[in-house]
Amino acid sequence: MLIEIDFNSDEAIYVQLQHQIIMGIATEVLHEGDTLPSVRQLADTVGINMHTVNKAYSILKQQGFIQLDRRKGAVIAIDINKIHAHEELKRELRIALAKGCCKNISREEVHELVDELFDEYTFG
Amino acid sequence: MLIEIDFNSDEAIYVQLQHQIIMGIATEVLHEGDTLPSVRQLADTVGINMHTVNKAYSILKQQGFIQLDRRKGAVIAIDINKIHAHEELKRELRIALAKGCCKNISREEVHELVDELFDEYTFG
DNA sequence: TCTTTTGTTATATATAGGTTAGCACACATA
DNA sequence: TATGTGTGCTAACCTATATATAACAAAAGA
Repeated sequence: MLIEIDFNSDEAIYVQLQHQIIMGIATEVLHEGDTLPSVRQLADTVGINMHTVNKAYSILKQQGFIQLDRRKGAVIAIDINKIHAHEELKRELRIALAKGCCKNISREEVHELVDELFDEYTFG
Repeated sequence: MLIEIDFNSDEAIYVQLQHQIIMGIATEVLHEGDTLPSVRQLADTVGINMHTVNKAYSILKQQGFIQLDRRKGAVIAIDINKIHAHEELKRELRIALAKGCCKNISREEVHELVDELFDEYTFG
């Protein structure tokens, strides 16, 4: 899987890594059991420090998207804690939708947007 | 409008201020034309520095939620740039929904969540 | 066995962001 | 005139981010 970092972005590098890997899983470019490059390999190919990759991997592990194995490296392994995920999504949506609501974005427009985004993901 | 800051939160104080004011507008606690406390007043009542409040106000002004007037203070004045707001919402939703999608949260569940959140806002 | 690679941990350094403080200015209001 | 306003500036402090370098134990392969 191709990973690209925008060094001019205001998003931290380790956050960009997280997002791209999560998008890879959602769009089924990455499947359960697939392996990601080792922290050193990915750091080399992308041109960043090992610890930055390690930080991204550690958070993805803690969030239940991958498992880290000294033998196999980083393996996609989704641990589904639906209650927690639902609460987190609600928390993230609350302020985003409020902002849109202030800007006169209607409930229907948001529903269309959700459908449009879900169509980007191959499962769901 | 009552503003409360969680000093133990990992969210920056000026971000908490932004969010609470935006939520105030969305829930119609704050209306167009209402005035917010001056940077010094709000800083005093909340117990934070003037510049922290000023940073929150400046960003809210730049995002088109308030206008700053030396005479009247900070006034709720929503500048609706719907195209920009739509793009921003889409950008914010993309990663949040992808994360939920990986956790087996269905399209229907997201629609329900959107309705649930929109019901919190009195207009929309 | 020996070597290499793995994730992990530790320390040090440099840069950027967040928060506070104090000061100053131009303007508005009373 | 006196006070409060937004705004700008500098300085200090702490944390977060990213880098560099080094070392470790566990596992893999030769």
